[in-house]
Amino acid sequence: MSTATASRALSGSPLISADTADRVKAAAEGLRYRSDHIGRALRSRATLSLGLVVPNITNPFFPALVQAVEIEAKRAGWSMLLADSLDSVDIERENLDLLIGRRVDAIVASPLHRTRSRPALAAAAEILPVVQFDRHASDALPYVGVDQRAAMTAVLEHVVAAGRRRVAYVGANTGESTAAERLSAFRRWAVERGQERGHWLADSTLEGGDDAARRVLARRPDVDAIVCCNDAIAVGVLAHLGERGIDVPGQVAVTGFDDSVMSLVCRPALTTVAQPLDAVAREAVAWAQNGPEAPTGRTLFEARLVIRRSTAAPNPA
Amino acid sequence: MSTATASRALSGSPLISADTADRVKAAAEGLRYRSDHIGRALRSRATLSLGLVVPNITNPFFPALVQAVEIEAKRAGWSMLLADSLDSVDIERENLDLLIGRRVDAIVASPLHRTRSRPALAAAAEILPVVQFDRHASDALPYVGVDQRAAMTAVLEHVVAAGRRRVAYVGANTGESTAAERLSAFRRWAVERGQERGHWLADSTLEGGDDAARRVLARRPDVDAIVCCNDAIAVGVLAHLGERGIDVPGQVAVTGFDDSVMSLVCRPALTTVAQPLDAVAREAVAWAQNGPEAPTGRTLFEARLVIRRSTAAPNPA
DNA sequence: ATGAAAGCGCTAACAC
DNA sequence: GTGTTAGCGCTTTCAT
Repeated sequence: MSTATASRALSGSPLISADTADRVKAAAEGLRYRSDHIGRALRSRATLSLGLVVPNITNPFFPALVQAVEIEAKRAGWSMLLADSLDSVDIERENLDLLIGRRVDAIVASPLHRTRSRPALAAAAEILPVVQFDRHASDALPYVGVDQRAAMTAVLEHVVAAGRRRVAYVGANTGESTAAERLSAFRRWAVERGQERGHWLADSTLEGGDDAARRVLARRPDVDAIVCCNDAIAVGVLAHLGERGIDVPGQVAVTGFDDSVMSLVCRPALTTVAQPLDAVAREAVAWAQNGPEAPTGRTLFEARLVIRRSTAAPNPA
Repeated sequence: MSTATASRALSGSPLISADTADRVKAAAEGLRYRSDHIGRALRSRATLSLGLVVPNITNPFFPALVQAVEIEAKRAGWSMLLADSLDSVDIERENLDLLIGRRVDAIVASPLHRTRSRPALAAAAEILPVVQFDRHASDALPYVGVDQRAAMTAVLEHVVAAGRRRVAYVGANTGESTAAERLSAFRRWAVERGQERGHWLADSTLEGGDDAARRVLARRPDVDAIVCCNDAIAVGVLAHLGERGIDVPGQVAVTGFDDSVMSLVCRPALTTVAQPLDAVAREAVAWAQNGPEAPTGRTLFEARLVIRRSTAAPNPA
């Protein structure tokens, strides 16, 4: 029997008799034959693998997303090569190059920086399908994520509905598209609501939040809500308020964003925003697999407000 | 010029004139030539890639380890295929199979279960080098991790040195080798110290810790220290004690393990154990790259006790 | 120092 | 429905 027949039998080609197919499969079983992925990839020009580029896997937002992408990729018979950019645009560029060199069939990337990541992403997209997820850097490439502006606006509306009137916003590095959009949502909302538009920027760390809280209080000692760009900052804010003896939520409400484990573990637990990671991952992988025909476009999902103790109604005092 | 000459020039073969080598490199540059990884892999029988199998990437202990492994792999010119077992031994077996099918050159795995993961791991090790890290399931395969028993003993000694006398231990699922070793360290220590040996088991979640704390208090209301197998459980214990109005560290000291972000964020911050992830990753990747000649053996690193507020000396009251 | 040719394992194209 | 053949891109003999 020829190798071609065997190949057809194992790949479930219709051009083969059921009998032969069965015999081949039985023999393959007996010999513990496993088709060689490399040979197949060389011949078929497809590696059935996906490159996933994340800004930094130790950012607690990403592990769940990585897991979701891997599950979706596997569902389609693809494997995932993970590349962590360690928050460096240079490493991100190297990662894209490396994945292209590895002949992945498509790349799903969360670009580090909304402008500085663009050239490398665009260069990669000349060679293979590139889908942006969570963050974006180029309007010319497909993007899958959640509607950051709507989510942040929902947080702000919630805080006001809970009786707060003097809201301060602490944003993160606006190089990240998500952070930029959340800040822009705050500013628009503040204008529409006739609220004070002042905002503060912080590193996305506990120390960054701690320091930002100090600056907020110095400038607006009467603040009754601090809305933060993400959970890490919010937890730092919480720590600072705790040290100063300021009660949360009694005197000041605090909110985070991302629904990371931190928001659940800190005291009081943080009101935050949860993203539909499975849906985002599924859509991103689907885009990637549609190959070069994938039209440019955005798919936005709706995030969900997770209300916890940190925004409970203030003490009557 | 023949393809052979070009290949030699680019791979830096000595059998070539400097002049030709330069011309080839210049031409390659101009044409943006990048050698095809698949063709090379087919010919050379090496994919320069490493499979990494983790129990569950959303377990906050693993992201930093994944990052460390990827950095080390990249340093050696290898890429990393990540496979997440979602805490299922069946998926873990599939993952090993899948990585073998992808022709990775070696696998680094943290086995889910100290006995049930063994068959699949052993089968994989027949085909390619397999290194266990953090957790282990087979004495016949190399292992790199930290000395769990020494670390847990250090925690216990620290708690006693801080003036605690009635220590309860809350362990995790002992299917994990690390959890089994930490529990065994506690039991040995309790015997040697003439301490009460009672211990409780819990799921490695906040709810698990909460429930375990309830059971501990029901049985030993006079407990003055609760030593936990990991941070997740410890944070749950902390939450339960908080609800009951029991002061930490005033009345009860609590400890975690893993130095995850949770241990830093919760209040009071948790005394915990930090592992030298970079060293573990470097060693694991080195074992993997030494290929089939790697002798069986264990490399144990020393963990570091991180002392925080949750084990401060008790109130004089 | 260079070229010619073979072949890694697979599948697509073509013949029958 | 099955066999034959070619060739994916590379490296490595072997010959010159």
